[in-house]
Amino acid sequence: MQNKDNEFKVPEPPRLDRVVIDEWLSHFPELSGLNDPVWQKVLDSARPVEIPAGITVFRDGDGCQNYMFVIEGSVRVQKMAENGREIVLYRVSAGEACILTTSCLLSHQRYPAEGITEDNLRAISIPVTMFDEGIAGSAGFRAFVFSSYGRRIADLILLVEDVAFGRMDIRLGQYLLDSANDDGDIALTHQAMAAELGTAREVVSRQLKEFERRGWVKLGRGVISISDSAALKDHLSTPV
Amino acid sequence: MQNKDNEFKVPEPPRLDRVVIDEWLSHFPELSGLNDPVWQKVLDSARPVEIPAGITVFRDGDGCQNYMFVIEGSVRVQKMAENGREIVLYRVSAGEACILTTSCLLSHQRYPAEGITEDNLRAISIPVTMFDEGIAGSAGFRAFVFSSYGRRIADLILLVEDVAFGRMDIRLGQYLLDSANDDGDIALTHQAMAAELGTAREVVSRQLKEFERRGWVKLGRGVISISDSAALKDHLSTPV
DNA sequence: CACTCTTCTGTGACCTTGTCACATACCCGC
DNA sequence: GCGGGTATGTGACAAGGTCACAGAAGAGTG
Repeated sequence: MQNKDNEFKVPEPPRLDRVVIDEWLSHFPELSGLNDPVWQKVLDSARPVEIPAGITVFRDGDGCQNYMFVIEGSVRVQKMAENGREIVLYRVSAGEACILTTSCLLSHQRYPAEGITEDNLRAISIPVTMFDEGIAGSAGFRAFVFSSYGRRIADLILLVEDVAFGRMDIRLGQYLLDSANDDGDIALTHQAMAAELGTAREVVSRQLKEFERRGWVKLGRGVISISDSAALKDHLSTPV
Repeated sequence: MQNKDNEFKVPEPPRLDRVVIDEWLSHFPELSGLNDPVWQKVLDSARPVEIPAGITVFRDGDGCQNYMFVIEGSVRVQKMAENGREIVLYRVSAGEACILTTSCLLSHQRYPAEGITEDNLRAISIPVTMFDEGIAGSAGFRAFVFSSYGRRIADLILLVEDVAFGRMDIRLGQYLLDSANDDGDIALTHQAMAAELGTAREVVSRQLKEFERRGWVKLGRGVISISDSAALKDHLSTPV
């Protein structure tokens, strides 16, 4: 549409999206401090996305779509074996970006794992072309992206170490302590914990029973409550 | 030095380094095709490096130095457990870059693993600042770096899957087939193979003995020769 | 409440893998 | 051909994974 009445370009009012995105990003200092022009342009191309819990956002073997930046909620990234066993590789939580998507996109590979939303997810989606522009033009964004990569790779290496050399009782004990709420409860089935750790359900059941015999936890259907977290924690460093 | 006899700037002759680097890079189409000015500037800051075999180029817990691009030879990246067991995470081979270094550098983390040269290594080293400039200014270099990341992450995820769910006989058989030379020989000790696969030496010895009983391999001191690669390969898909 | 259906948990038997201890066997240099 | 270091073989046992199946705990229904 042409404008013959006025030589001056009236700046477009910001679209609703941009307002929402600025509001969402404001909670994350690492990126909200950025104000270089390229980063602003990237944000102008961004779109807010909301996805309910339990949705598979990408599948093993899929091609890739957009760069996603998680504002609230999380995506569980896991690998499934043919025999049904699973292992959780990592989670993309608030303030983080899905680097798997990026790396697939840019290396023309297929996803080597699958991602599932755990809570209702609020995220910001950036088209590939703008991701590329952002990397090229915004030092702050570049730093953020590479630091995301660094942490993920370090996480994956730790996971390899854990799976290859770690004892199951230690890994399970650690997981219980990490994921207990303030009351010391964990509302998960044995099956779900087995999938976290990449082992079989029976192994978790047996191990938990042993923890119960030692008086460290109490077992209920779908819930475990830690009754002696000190003793459990102690076991991690001095396994018997 | 000033030049008052001639208004025209005589282009400086390329330094020896640059000639060497161009020659080395010429073997790698993915990068040698690049001729944008930023990439040329990056190359001007590059330095050739040669490191003999068996040198630890970075240690678990170290801080980081330079971006390295491998021209010839390879770096074995591995993780060691306290009890002495090891596992090879991946190798950085000719035409690849050490992304661990990059990611450590840019995310201010320490190396989560160690790297050891396997053959005499010829590499190109780029200072961090120029790496950053290259990423910003050269689309080709950017594509190369992200595609390196993508492949590494995919490799690591496959490794997690293998270690968590894979059977030892399959993994060992696969390794033998992959690393045999044209005569079907593998010149490695059982200990070295155990370190590749992240298992114990005894497990490798037992498994190899079983392969020998089945007539698939012949065992010697420090060398295994595959005598029936078809049967071995067949076992990978139909384990009994 | 009684009954069914589904999901979750417990357990024994058995196999594979990892650990420990120690016995051989092989190669190299002298 | 004789040590000494390195590589391999093996038995016994512990830990973890697989299989089969038995109960137990909720959820829903009439």
